Amino acid sequence: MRKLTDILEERISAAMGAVIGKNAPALVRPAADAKFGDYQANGMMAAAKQVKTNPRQLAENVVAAMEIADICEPPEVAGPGFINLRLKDSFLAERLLGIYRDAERLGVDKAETPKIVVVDYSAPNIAKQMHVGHLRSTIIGDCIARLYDFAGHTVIRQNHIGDWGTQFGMLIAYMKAQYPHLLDHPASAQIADLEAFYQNAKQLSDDNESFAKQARQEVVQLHNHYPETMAIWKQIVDQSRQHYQPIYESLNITLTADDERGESFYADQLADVVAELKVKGLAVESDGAVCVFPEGFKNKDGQPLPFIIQKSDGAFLYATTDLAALRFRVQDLKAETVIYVTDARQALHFQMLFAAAKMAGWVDERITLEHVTFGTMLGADGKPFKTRTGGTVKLKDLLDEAVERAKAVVEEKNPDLPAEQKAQIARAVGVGAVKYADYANNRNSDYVFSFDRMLSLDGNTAPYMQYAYARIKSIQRKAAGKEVDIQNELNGLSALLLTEPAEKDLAKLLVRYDQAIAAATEEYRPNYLTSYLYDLAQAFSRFYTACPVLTAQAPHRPTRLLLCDLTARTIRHGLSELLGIEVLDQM
RNA sequence: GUCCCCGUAGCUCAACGGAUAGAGCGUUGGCCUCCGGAGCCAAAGGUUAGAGGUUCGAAUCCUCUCGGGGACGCCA
Repeated sequence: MRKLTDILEERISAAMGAVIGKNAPALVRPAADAKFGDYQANGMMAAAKQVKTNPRQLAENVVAAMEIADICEPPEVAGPGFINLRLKDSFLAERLLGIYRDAERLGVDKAETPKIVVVDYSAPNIAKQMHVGHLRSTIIGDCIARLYDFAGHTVIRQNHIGDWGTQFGMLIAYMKAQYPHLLDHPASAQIADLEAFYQNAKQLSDDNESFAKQARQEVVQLHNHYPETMAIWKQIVDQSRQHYQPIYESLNITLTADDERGESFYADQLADVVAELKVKGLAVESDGAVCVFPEGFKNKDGQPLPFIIQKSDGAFLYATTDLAALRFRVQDLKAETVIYVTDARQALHFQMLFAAAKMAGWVDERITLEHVTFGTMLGADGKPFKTRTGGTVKLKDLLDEAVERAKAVVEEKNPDLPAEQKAQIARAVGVGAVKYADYANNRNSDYVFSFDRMLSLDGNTAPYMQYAYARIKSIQRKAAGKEVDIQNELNGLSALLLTEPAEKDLAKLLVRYDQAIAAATEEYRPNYLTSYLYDLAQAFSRFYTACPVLTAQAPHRPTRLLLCDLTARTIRHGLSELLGIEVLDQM
């Protein structure tokens, strides 16, 4: 189904064209306040200014000229020249039935021009535990990937894992020492504690010169692809994956091992990247390092700022790897849009990366490059989120605690459920709360992390959303006991009876799901989606309080059953498909 | 020093250039013979850090000031 705002925009703009003799946007938006109706057209004031006429008069003329009687009640002109639109009950009903029939997509159209979209997110470091610093990239990136998937684009997820570099020398040397029979019995190696493994290797490397020397040799052998060294390296990567893949699973993240394209993948392309940039005259030597100087960037002395792609000792850097990756994504993956989800501190790096890639001619104006940034997670003290002792908070510990706290709540509210079900609810609520709290914030703001708030049963939280869903499911379960056959009442339903304000408010939100998704997708802003879902859940709660469903009189009941069904499906879709947060039939 | 992000109710946060800036928490007061009260209704609470400017219209765009965070040559 076409987006309602698009239809209204088109109809009103056409009328404006007829009245003023030139094109001007109608600027249709959901109404700022219910008393102004359901939608409003804001474009009259600007258009009137342009053609030097009275905006209210223009609005009146446009209202007279536009044809929307099939959608809206007679429009009203208000204030300085707003056109206020109120949906007809008949249109609303038709729209709801259309959404009901479109079980797959809930009436949300795909993008008109599907594109190949690369989304680069998560990027954990091999041989280190995932910590809270990885959380936002992982979940925001995953939501963006899901949104683009749903819009019908070809999404290529890229997990740019940190699986290469000099630190692997000491890791490989340490692995050899720990598991001397590794090559004969690869399965014998099990790194129980990644963090300890890394720390021990580093300690040894710092303290023991002969070990450090061996580590440096391993780096050389790694770069030269010695089979034995490569085998051990692969073991370390595989072992690390055993630690982070379960975290993706518990977070309900769509990344798989197939999406991994780490730094190692580009290792052999780096020399060529530098060579190509040199040949093109873009890379020059400066203080012994090879640099690109993109236009418009200055350092603290006002001198051109270098984008260093090769150190004076000959080693490559992450700038080089990122250039290789970008070239690969455009030339081999045929990406038309590349989205990087990393924290805001890397903004300058990506600006320079994009500029350099454009200078090299790898990226032209048909290709969209986006750096989707986000702020820092803060503790209750307003400082970056740390453990009490000042250490980094491991993601696993964070999620465990959230689930633990959720479990206590379930235990209190619903002690009689089977233990296994309580555990499952606790997982869905705990992990959902962590994710939802992140999504609900404007990603650019720093935000204060609080278990108490995110697990609160009131307010814009995962538990509130999950509760709204569970209540609908409860109604549907109870239907059978009251001899209400939902399928029978909904099948072949061809008209609705929307009488109560709470019914109409809920209906009007249900037909706006597409608009919320579009806004979230265009701006890479999951909080537009959570905010819509919260409005929807609230509207449902009001409806639930005001309008009995199962005991309603015959002409009302099918409509209310439909509203319940669509609300449940919309919440389920938004939460589960787009945000990766589980819904529960009972909690 | 230059650049980037942020500054909105007591607290945590919304607001896709539009009308009287919205939620939740907290505070105060209502609502359970009825589908899950993990709910609903209502009240109080604001010079959108400040000053200019652009615009028919600014929390939003521009300039400056103040405050917080961050980036700025061989880490990622």
